[in-house]
Amino acid sequence: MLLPERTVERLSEYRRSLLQCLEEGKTHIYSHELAALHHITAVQVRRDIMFVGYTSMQRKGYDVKELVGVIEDILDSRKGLNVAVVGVGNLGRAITTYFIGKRSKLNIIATFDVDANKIDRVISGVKCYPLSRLEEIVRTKDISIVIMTVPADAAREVASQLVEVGIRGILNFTTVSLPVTRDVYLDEYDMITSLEKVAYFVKMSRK
Amino acid sequence: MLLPERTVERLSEYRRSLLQCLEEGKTHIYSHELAALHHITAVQVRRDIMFVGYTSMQRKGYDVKELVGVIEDILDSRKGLNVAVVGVGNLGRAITTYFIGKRSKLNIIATFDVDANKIDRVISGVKCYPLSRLEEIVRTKDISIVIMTVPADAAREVASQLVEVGIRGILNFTTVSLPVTRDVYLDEYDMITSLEKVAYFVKMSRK
DNA sequence: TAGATTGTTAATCGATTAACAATC
DNA sequence: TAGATTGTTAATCGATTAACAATC
Repeated sequence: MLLPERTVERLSEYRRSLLQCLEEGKTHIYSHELAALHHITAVQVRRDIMFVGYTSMQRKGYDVKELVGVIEDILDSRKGLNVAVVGVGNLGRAITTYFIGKRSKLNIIATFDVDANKIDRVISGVKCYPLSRLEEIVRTKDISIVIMTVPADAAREVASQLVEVGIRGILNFTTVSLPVTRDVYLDEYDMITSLEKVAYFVKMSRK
Repeated sequence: MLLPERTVERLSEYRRSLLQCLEEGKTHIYSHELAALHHITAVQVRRDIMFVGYTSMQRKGYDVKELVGVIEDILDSRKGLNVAVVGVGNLGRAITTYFIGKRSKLNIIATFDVDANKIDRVISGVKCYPLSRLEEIVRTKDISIVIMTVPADAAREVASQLVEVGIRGILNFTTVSLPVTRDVYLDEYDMITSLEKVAYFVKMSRK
């Protein structure tokens, strides 16, 4: 009933490619074409599409518009979900601006910080609130997801506040692994670790 | 001989926690303590440490300083590696500033862009060069790793240039999957996909 | 010693890939 | 039809977890 994580990720990526295809007037696409765009195998694409329960016009490839439709049914919520960015440093600001430019069913509608200079400032059309008003704003604005970009030493404390006020999903960009209860979905991304991993494999391939 | 990817990632994370321990004057640490900091199991920690070939003083936990040492031997290169950021938009600037503040064996020493207004500007002490001088700068400054933050429609073109001039590792933040030859190590991170994944699991858990 | 901890092999789990019958 | 493509089961691969003997 719940799709595998990797499949969910790829569906998100397929959708973007498919929307691009639509813009270019391409109405059908073969599994091997979609695979090539993402540098994976055609089998993987077909398996993912099997999971979503869509079947193609055999032999003519997948109907791009229909496929986008079924992916939307799976990934999107009817009314969309509201998102907040907590921690308005360089990274928080950049990420806010970045997301605002992009997809629509996930609406960044607030940011939070503790710095008095940032409160009430507007970034890419999104207002910054004091962290002390977290509970109130989350409730009144029906925010369910948070993107965390606070400094490492504040991460654990802020995370427990987020759980307390009922946040359901966290995308964590801090360098600290967060302790959250099991009913909160957590995705952690550590760019320093990613860069160190690249460096390791570069170093090892030099031989 | 080559460590598993996930182990490399965790070693990078362990190191950060261990350095923190050192600052706090903690000289030894048990596998279950390190595990708790990262919300994984003690077995996993021990298995990772087995991979690096370090053995503890039995019963007293791991010597923090020694363990940091062996992790450094594995992850770091003697002289460090030089890194460039290609694409100086909001995200590129924020990431540059973010990294500059952090670890030292990976030196961000140049940024590149095509926008004439950005050329010769200095961000967090790092100068911006025109993309047309890529080959020259990569050679003279011995750059082996690139962080890519260019717009999606430029991504493939820029990637092939990077491969041509001999870049060995790419951390790709664009929304486009890059075609690279097999001797270039590629790590792709798509924050929109990450956020959509969080949204999917939040949506599904509401039931 | 008894209890706690480590190091390591075997079992399990999740995800990818191979194989192939069915379809147009 | 023959060739290309899809949908799906079985096999493989990589990573995690369970089990447990060895150590202090």
